[in-house]
Amino acid sequence: MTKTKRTPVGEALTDMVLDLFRLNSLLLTAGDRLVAGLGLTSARWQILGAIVAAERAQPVAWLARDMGANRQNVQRIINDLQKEGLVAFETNPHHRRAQLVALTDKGRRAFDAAMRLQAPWIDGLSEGLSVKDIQTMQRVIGALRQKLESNETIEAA
Amino acid sequence: MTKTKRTPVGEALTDMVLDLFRLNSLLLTAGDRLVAGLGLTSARWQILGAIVAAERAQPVAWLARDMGANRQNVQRIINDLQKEGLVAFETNPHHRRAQLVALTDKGRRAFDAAMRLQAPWIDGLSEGLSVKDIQTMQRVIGALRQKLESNETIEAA
DNA sequence: ATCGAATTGACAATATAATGTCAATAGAGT
DNA sequence: ACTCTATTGACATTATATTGTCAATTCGAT
Repeated sequence: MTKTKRTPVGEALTDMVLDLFRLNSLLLTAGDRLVAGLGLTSARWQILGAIVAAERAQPVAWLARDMGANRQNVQRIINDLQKEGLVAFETNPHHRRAQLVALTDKGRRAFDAAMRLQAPWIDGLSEGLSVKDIQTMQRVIGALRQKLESNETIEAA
Repeated sequence: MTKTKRTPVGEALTDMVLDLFRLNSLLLTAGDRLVAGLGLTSARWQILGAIVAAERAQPVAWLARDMGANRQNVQRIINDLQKEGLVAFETNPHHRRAQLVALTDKGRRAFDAAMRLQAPWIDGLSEGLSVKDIQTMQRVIGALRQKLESNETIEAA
């Protein structure tokens, strides 16, 4: 049959990961719906968030690395955002080609508006959950991320 | 600033979700690498899994619904899998057009091989984690899924 | 200064995913 | 039998994401 021997934790983790994929996709589509009216998508929102989180303007490639996303896709979306005036490029004193990406006022407003929509939505979603459980979950996620990020190239050989 | 009022649980959940996105993408790429040698991808693997889980042959649209994925994409991948002989279509006694999808021996072998690769990999990944924490996480995921799935169309109006 | 490795943006090519439309079909209700 | 509605597969179109290549540039080592 499909049974292969696994440790008990391995079993539990296997089951959990499958559920996690579903949750991830549900969250993304919910996010898309939430901010669609602002001309945003989950992907665009996430990139605006990365720019905000950075606090200092960064080149595209750095943002992409911070997000664990691929460079070219972030570049494409940021180019779109720039055409729509949500972000602007600033000249980089340290690098002639790698321009710095900064939020425009319009971009900041769009991001703030998204966060204002997010607040009641996430509050509703969190009803009935305990902070403690969520933090446990976050701790597990963190541990898994760390392992996966360090193993990065192990199987690639 | 970016601060908008949220409940404490809402705060925690917000942070957690961001980490979760990263973990999801790390798991997918790790999965791709893991089964690449078998001619599989994470997406193909997941679909084979859905077919196995169903136990009875089902039409494509049902599999897609079970997976929470969109119909056409599942159709495309299943067509690919069929061309490569991993799945086969069976005539559906109840519906002339909606053929049933079943694993071929080759498909079963590929899936089993994937699961054999998965076992040591997931065991390694789970080292140092507690079954209890993982189950807590799975419980939270389940609660969130349920909310998101029931709200499905609330914002869509 | 000069070399070489690494990073970057641009672009092309491809792969993957999503959306909309259509006719065929099936099943429920009458 | 008949009609109405929902589901299905097929197809076309568009959107999104990935991969590879290139020359320009930066930076570290020497």
